[in-house]
Amino acid sequence: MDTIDTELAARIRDDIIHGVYAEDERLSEAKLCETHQVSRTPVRLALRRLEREGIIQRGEWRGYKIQSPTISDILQAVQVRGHLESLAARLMAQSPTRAEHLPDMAEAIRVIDDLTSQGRLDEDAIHQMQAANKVFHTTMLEACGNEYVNFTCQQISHLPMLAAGSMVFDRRVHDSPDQIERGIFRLRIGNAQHQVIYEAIKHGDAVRAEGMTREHSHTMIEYIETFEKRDESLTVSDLVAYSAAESDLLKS
Amino acid sequence: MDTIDTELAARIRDDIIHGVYAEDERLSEAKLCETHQVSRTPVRLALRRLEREGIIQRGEWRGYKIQSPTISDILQAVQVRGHLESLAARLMAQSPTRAEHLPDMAEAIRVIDDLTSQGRLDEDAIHQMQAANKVFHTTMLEACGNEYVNFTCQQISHLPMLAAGSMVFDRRVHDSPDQIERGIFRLRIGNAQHQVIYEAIKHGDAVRAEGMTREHSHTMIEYIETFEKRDESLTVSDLVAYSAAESDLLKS
DNA sequence: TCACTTTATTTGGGATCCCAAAGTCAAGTC
DNA sequence: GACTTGACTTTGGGATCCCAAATAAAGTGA
Repeated sequence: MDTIDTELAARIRDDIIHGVYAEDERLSEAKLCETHQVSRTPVRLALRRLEREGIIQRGEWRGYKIQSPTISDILQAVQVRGHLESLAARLMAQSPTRAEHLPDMAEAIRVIDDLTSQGRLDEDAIHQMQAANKVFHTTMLEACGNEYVNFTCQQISHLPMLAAGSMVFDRRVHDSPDQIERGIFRLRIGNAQHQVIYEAIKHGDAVRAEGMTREHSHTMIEYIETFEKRDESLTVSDLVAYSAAESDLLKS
Repeated sequence: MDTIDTELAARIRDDIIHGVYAEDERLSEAKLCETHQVSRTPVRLALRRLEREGIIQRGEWRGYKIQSPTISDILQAVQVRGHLESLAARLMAQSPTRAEHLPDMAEAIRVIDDLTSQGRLDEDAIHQMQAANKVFHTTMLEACGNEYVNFTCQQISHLPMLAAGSMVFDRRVHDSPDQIERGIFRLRIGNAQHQVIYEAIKHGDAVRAEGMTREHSHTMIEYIETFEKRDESLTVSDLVAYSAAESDLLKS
């Protein structure tokens, strides 16, 4: 069953990432109990988890220091994740049972291709593409034959942008047809990379699968960096808002 | 400060890995309180951690199922770690500040070279070589410029053989000069790989650094597999005993 | 003897409390 | 005004308890 401490960890993490706390502010158990109207037991459990994730640091008898992830942290973690996914791609390409999973990946590619071909970049299209992207990436992680690749990805998936299938969208693409076209184009590039990965895996070309998966994640890193260059005061919260990862923005 | 729950998690994990519990046995908070003479609070905290590590699985209101890591799990995790280290090697090779860290790596290589040149494989020599190996690997992880490589490695370092610098030793090498020579030879091979990695990093050859680091971890995987082939009833506990990772065996 | 019901026990989630450690603040001294 | 000291407050570690949920055991009737 879902316990209070698990959900609480998610809420506190979200608050930290969205800058609810000041940089020098320290968390305390009592404060969190009051804020979230729970007792200290689930708060303690949640804080241990966040400590393990590296986004708070426990002082001795003196509350918790916040270490909110930075854009740099996210870029580094995305690089690590991409590298892990490249291992998954290589292993899947070498797997004798890979054919079983190719249809799911092919379908995901088709969904994104259909939507981008129609020039759609509305919220519903974004939602569908993100779901398809998630299927593509999680299939690879789960079908590569090494459970610890997926397990290790999960250990860092608490960070923004690190959830399976996270995609970055420039939310301003709605402003003008020119920007919409650029957004669609970028998605098509990404999906073309999906296609190459798929073909490489299908044909057992491990080197190509690995290389293109690595390139695929690098594309995301470069895109995040363009946001950063354009807006030097870009925060993680901003980036999360840009992201199509399952978020409150999408839910609203 | 060290808390009871952190140490308790380590002890329970150790007990699980060493087969103290039967396969079908379930852990309960009350039992662990009794066994370790502590209250439920630190037990609960420790169990949450072990659950996150994947070696126990929480039932709803019904104790915890043990999922002791298998040899296969370890091989998979070592592969993941090796892949992460190959990223660290590549990044370090590309880092403009890499020269600062080369002396530590060179010294580690020298220590292992000296000891193997002397044909030493006694406990003290093993201890020194393991410490040097740890320096070599942790330097690379810490100096690669991406903190999440190290962070991610740490997330799986609870598994046997996944601690930084873990080395596998065939403890029977003490039996005969022939076996000692084979053990020494294998260590020299590994250290020769260290040398290649070092040179590649020194000269900024990222591809070579990455490739050899990957090969280096593969060597360890193959070695573990030789144990497995030789002894089909090999357990994780056996493997830990073979390992030179910091363990009770070495301390005794 | 078997199926069903009832009762007892086990179990974890969470609330609450005690205690020691660390920091803050006010009062006193030089 | 600076420094010291003691009292007070804050804080987390851990112990203990209550409660609901799940399982096991005992009792009952056909």
